[in-house]
Amino acid sequence: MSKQVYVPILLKLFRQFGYEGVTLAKIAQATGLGKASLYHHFPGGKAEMAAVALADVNQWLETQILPILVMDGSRSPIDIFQAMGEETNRFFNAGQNPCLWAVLAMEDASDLLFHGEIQSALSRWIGAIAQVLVRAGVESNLAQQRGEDAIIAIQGALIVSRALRDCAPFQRVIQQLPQQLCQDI
Amino acid sequence: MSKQVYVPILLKLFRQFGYEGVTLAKIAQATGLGKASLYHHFPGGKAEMAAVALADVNQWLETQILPILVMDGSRSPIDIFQAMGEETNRFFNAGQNPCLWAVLAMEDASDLLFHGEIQSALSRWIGAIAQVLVRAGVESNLAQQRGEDAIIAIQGALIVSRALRDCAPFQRVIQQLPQQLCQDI
DNA sequence: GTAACTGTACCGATCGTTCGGTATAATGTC
DNA sequence: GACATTATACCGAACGATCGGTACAGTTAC
Repeated sequence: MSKQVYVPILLKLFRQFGYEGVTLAKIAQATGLGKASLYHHFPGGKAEMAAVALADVNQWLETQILPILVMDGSRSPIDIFQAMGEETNRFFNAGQNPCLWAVLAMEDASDLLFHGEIQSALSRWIGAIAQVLVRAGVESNLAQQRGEDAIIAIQGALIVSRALRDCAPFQRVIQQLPQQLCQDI
Repeated sequence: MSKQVYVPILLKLFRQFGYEGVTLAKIAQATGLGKASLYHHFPGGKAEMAAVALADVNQWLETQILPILVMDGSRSPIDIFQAMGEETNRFFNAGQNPCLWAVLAMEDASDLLFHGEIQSALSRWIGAIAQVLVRAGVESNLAQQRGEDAIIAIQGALIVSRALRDCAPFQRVIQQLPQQLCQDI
């Protein structure tokens, strides 16, 4: 079977348990593959498996989120951010899925391996949001701040929703995001 | 030596590496104790060591944060929230320290052990913020929302600052928190 | 036939934990 | 004061289990 099939399974495992929390035994059970098969598909071992999961998230950003934002044209900023919110809500399963970036960034061990990718992914997202606002006439520094605030709100809402066992905070943050970003323009 | 001495060390380790990421070897090295000696002070093993670290954070909330908020008197809400921000900034070392609540809530394993404590701690903080706003005349539901937003902003800023390797977002969030909470009152 | 794939058995290392025991200081007994 | 007893603090060594990873002989698919 193509190794692509296993990427969503790996993603689910790593964002649920973190890098250190995922064991090859768990991966073997979740994929139905033996350890030998896992090493056939992913010669780099656990690190490579986490890397493809992370790459999958980064590809989601590149293909599903950034096009919404950089797509110039007739859409109003508020529409753009609403579309971004809907896709984000879908991706995080209404706030029930942890964010792999956050999970990996929290762990000091995996952090060393992946922090560059995580850093650049977040920067790109923030920058793309800021770009929309700049196009709408917002001053550059303020636009960058609001981009940061948006990602901060998303990440914080994921944590609070998880800790409180209640997705309502995430839902509300996503819903209020467009107005928040577009205030005074 | 009194077992109290080891609590800050345990807190530092668990918030840095998470529950699964902390090993008894690391604890032994950080405390200078042998592994066997750790079981003298903490018969419950690793789970008890994490529990005392978590209890220390909860005690910080009870003794350093909640008194600022529930202390009725002459202080204006904006002063109260600024004092809360300063203490929060100090506790998280200007955004360089991860939040133990977030770290433990992220991990599925430790989550089962500690989620009740984490949930109630966050609820108490949110509720105390809301209470300040209600006393200042804010409608109850809106006050609760803003309390949630404050904790969301703090948690999100900690993650983004960590992922970007730059404490500026956390600094800015803490600084803007009082105005944000007190808008329109 | 050959190349892709997998099951089994294994490796050294490390995991959390426990055992048996040693200092040291406080406490009780006469 | 002298001696036995107890409590506290600590440690080296080892436990069974599991960790990530490997070697290799099949087995499958074309």
